[in-house]
Amino acid sequence: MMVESASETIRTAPSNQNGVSSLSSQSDGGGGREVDLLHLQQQQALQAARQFLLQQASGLNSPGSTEIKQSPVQVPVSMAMMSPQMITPQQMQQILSPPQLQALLQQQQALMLQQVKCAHILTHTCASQLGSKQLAFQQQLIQMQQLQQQHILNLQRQGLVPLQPTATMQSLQLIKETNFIFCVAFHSHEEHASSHPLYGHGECKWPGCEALCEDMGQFIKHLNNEHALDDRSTAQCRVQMQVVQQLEIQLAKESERLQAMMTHLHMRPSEPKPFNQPLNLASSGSLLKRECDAYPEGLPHPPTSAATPITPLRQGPSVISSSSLHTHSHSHTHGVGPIRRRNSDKYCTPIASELAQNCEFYKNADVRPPFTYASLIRHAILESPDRQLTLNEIYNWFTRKFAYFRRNTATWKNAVRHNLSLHKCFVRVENVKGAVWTVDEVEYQKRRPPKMTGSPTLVKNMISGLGFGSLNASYQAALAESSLSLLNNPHLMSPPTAASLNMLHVGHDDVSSTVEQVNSNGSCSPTLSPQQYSHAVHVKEEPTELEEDSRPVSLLANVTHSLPLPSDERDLEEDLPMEELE
DNA sequence: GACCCAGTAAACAATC
DNA sequence: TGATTGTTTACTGGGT
Repeated sequence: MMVESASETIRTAPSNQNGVSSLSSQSDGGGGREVDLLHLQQQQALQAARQFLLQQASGLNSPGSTEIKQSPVQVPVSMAMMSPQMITPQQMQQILSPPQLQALLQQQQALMLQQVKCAHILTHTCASQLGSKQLAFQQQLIQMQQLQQQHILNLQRQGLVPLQPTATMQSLQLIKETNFIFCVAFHSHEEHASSHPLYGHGECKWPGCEALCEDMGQFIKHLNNEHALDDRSTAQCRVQMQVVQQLEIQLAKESERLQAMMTHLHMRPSEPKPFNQPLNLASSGSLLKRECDAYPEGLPHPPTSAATPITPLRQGPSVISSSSLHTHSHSHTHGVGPIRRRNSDKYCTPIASELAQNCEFYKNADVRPPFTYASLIRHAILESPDRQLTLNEIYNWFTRKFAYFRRNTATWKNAVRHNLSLHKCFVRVENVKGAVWTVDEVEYQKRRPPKMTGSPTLVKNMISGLGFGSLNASYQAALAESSLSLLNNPHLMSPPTAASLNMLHVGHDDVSSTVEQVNSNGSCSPTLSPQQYSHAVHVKEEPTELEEDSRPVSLLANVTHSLPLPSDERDLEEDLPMEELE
């Protein structure tokens, strides 16, 4: 936009024919590239200015002056970019006729405005990524612009050019803003001086380079030597811009498609579309919750997180969202792809909150839930009043909760059975009604990676891994609020019993961990634990476990529910009442 | 590339 | 006898 208009201005310059300006117009990111291009433009403009001055000095000014007066555009734009450090006002007055001077200065002002705006945008978007060299250059650019501004003001004071208060003030204001932003960005850059977007894992990330650099100093040296401003680098930069542009076009298309898909899934065909605006997680979490709750029964609504990618912002896509609508490539036979992958399962999916917020959506839309079978089974079992289900009841839960599981029954039922047998955390218990399945929470926790205990870095990484890094503060606050509200709600929380402690025990990644003590009525479940059905006859044989613990697994489960936990583990719990699922 | 984990498919046995 | 349940193995693919 600004950049483009600036480049349009530059296009009027007769000397600008190497496509640099068009490059500039294409760019919208990558501060380093932009600065390099500006540098190119500047050098080019200065070169043209020198030629122009030579022409003027060689006596061409008198016949051509009328043309220049009639068409200010014919004043080379490069002239407008000339640094006052190079040409004094007195020299200008000697060289140019007053109309030429006036036209030149007007153009200079306009261009400067564009430049300042451009620099303004660049500092906004890319300053933190700029290398120190580029930052220095940009500062020089702004300095130069300030001098230009001063120069214009001098000329105006001398009555050489008419005053243009609006443009002048605008320029000054922008200069001020840019300087401020620059200062912030510069300091920010200093803080992150140890990193560079073109440097990672000990090698140069310049396209096609991959040169090994032991440290940042070596990399900087390499960068300056191998990727200095030359034709090759410029060409590579241009290619990269094309790549980025293509990706952005692709992203826009995909986002549009996603929006259309979501819009389609949100509503009944016969109804007017209530979701003509993409949901945005920039809205508060509580709002999202209200939106979820506000959906009429039977009317599917999208996963709140799934709406995230719709926004064209550069937010990190929500893991949940991407996986929610993700059909796996290796679902080769029956179209039943893996629900989700390990990472998202173990770190990223608060299943209870996701289900709570999107229950209607999953119930009605044929969208694969972004959870593993194990977590779903566990959730189903823990959601039940007795925290035990027969296989058939688990099946029913799947089909009841997810439209997706109303087809390909053989496949996913086999997977359910497979998971029940495979994972030690699922304990088969035979009671008078027959065999039921329960969850051994200890085993379930075992199969998870180390929790966020101790290391703040780890905690931070985990949170960012949750995709919450892409959420705004209000949403995170709302999540925290929902947790607190549950923990503080006497109706939802029992006194610190073993059960309630267990609520604090669970990993953050799967909020269903927190619901096992809360029955479907939304209150803390007074029901018996699986081990309280202690008349279990059959326990799944687990020789290895017995070797480890010398105790039956099923008897181990509830005993350890009351184990004390590091406080750190409790901090990140996300607790949602079970009623949200209904 | 090794390893782990999750999903899928399938064979098989036990049980209903 | 067929369906269901439960176990196990093998394979594939993604992620680390």
